Amino acid sequence: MIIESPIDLELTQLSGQTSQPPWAQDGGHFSNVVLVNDKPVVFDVKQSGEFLDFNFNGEISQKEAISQLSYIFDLDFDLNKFYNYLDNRAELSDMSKFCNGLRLFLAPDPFECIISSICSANNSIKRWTKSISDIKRNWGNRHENYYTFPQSHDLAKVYLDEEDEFNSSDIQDICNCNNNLKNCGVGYRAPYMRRASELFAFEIDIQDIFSMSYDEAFETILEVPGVGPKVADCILLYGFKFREAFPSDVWIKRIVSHLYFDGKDISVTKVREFGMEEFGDYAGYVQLYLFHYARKSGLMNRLK
DNA sequence: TCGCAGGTAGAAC
DNA sequence: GTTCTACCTGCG
Repeated sequence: MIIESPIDLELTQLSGQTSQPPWAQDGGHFSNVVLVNDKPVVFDVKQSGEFLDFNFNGEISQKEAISQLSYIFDLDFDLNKFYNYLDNRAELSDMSKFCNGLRLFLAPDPFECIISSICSANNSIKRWTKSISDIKRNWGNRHENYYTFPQSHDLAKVYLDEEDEFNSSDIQDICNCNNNLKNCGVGYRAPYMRRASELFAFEIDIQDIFSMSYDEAFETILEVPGVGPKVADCILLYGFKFREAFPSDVWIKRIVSHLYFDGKDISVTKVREFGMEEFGDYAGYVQLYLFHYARKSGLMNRLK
């Protein structure tokens, strides 16, 4: 079944967006389990021409499947209109040809996105994706060969490290303590991740964030341990589809300084304000495109 | 071997 | 209010 909306699936999957790790890849197929109305559905998607071709296995209708995939791959976003916008701006006119078909890879589970984004802070793509996969395998539910991400109340209960596990369980040898967050390679982020889980298990209703204004959502999510401005914007963009977010890290800062400020070093805070002001509802997409343009065009190497 | 990279928290200014 | 430093781990 084909959804007739242009996308480059591989580019979108492998672009390192912090919503979630890429889906399992087999040839040109990408697959994963997604909870739809709390029921597990296994999706298998592949590229077909410029469109997305999919199969699914689960108790939902075809219409619901299309709706879910359209959300995850942001297929309702008008790429051609966006390319027209890019092409009309001198600084951005190269972007569309380097990143053609790149779309947001949105998290079907905003809680997974929150934990993934906390894990991605001050980390490499390779390391945080491995950590998230470990967390899913340890505490998620298995469906076929895939694992769901644990719910907030489940992750709120896990041990932080070997010592925590040894002290709180009846394991006799600390060497056998490997059912803990630190063992997933998250390092010092373990307590942030567990406290964030507690927050969403017991204090904040995650669904409320969808109905907030961007500013209100930003302030709310900033209160979560391990979440600063960069991670907050990633969460709002990839987890809650606030396209006006402009996640600004050192790379975006370097790229924006180069393209818009004649190479003059601008603070990350200013870059974020500039991006939101300059790009409005396209801020999230411009950020995504800037990063991959810089990567692919070789600009990133020159800015190091 | 060891230095480096990368956001946040908390302390220091 | 802004700036500095420690934090953990994998990689080169």
